Amino acid sequence: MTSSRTGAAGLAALASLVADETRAGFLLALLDGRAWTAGELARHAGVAASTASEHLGKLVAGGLLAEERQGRHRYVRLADARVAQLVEDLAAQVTPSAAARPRTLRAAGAGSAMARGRTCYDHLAGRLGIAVTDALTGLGLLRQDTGFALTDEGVSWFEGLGVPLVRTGRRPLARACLDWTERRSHLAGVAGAALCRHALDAGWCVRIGSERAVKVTGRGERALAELLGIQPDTLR
Amino acid sequence: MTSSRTGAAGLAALASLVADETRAGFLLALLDGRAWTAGELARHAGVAASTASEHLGKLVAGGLLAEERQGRHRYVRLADARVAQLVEDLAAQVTPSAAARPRTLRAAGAGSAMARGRTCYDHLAGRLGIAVTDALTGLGLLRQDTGFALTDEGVSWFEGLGVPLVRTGRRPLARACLDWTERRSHLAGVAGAALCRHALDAGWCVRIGSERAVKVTGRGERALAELLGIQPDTLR
DNA sequence: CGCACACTTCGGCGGGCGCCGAACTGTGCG
DNA sequence: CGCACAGTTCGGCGCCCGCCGAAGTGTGCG
Repeated sequence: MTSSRTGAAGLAALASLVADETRAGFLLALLDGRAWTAGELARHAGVAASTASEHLGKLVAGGLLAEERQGRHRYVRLADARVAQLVEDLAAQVTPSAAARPRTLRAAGAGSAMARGRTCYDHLAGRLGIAVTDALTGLGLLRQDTGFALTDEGVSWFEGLGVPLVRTGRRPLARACLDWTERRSHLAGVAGAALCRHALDAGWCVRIGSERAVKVTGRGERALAELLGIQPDTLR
Repeated sequence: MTSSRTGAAGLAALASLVADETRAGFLLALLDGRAWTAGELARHAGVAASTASEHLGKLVAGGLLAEERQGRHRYVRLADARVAQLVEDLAAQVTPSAAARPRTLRAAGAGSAMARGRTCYDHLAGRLGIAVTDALTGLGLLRQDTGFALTDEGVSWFEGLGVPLVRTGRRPLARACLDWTERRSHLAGVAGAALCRHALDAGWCVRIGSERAVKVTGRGERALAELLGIQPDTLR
């Protein structure tokens, strides 16, 4: 009983960090995988700098964020891929109900860039992420029927792309991440991150503004069609 | 911005449900996969019945719990496997730090039954869960090197056991679930649930008390040794 | 029926927490 | 230097929320 009590206290403490709208907004913003300054986050959330500072202190103390001080700036980012996954999972749990379709076309337009393509911390999501995942599966590079794992051919494919996959720590080579716009799993893990990095490096897609949305370039359309047989229409 | 705001509000609202120690205790208790009455949970958490009632109302309204009324009893259970996974993931995130080893031998003894073997909602965890997962992997029935998926031989093995695996909805056949005592992944998903159910049905293990802990029986030791080559010592 | 019991509703209390502005620290720049 | 600016600390305000006990509802049982 005592041990379950302390377990409950810890669980509640962790959830408390996310249970505030301002802090939740910070975490969602940081899902782009980059480091933000305290001031940027404060403006993004519409709170005073002092308020943001206190929130960041809690999130760092709670192990959800990592910080890096540079001069008079305090940069923060999600602590690691595991925290990012947790935030994604929580967000995915919410949106099914909050997925109430936007009423106005304007609002629909605002969300549709995110729906077309975005990053999930360090891998691709949205229609773009799903298209890539489906293509890999169709080509026999990824198995989804009995779990979620690359095939040996899949590992070779990444090597052929010039992006060898190296396991780091406990992170799996391939992992399923639930997509909150498509309601299906897309590729995460080491392979998902490697592919996303390569896509950005090679100019297959570029970030839009300061949000998580990405846009597929003409070069990207050609590369995805050639390498994975993805029809450009799929991505629009 | 507006859309990210509402996303943050939803995320915070979900986390708020878990951010209370009493409600967190309910969720952890319900991780045994069974239905509890409101009164049982109230006593378990040490709060008044009226307090528990209010908490249950929120958890049900938030979609985390499903309820079933029978006469004057209100039975609640976790809404589905997805919620169970979320709670497990959150709990796993906490315990690495809270894994501070218990000081007294008495406390160590209390926790060790859970560490030896327990259920995680509907599949096996603890040393028992890890041993089974490792054995399946060693026999080539489960692949963990490139993700987490059963092999074709693995699917056949379950059929041979008399437990055919049927996919229901989106739930994957095999999924990795992070074990908070062993700090490694064990088998979850349809296969994990089927194996756990079979283990309980066939008397390989029995539940201890009203908690999640399970104990491997003599019959279970023989079956696990014969079918998977698991040494009984591994489980003690 | 009428009692026992599980659960719910309500009012009220108290503590915790998020918010801000003002004052302070520390960094960069001219 | 001295100013501008990022971030922090602090005090105080107000609200939200979890808690309880008392009263109310509905079910089962003798």
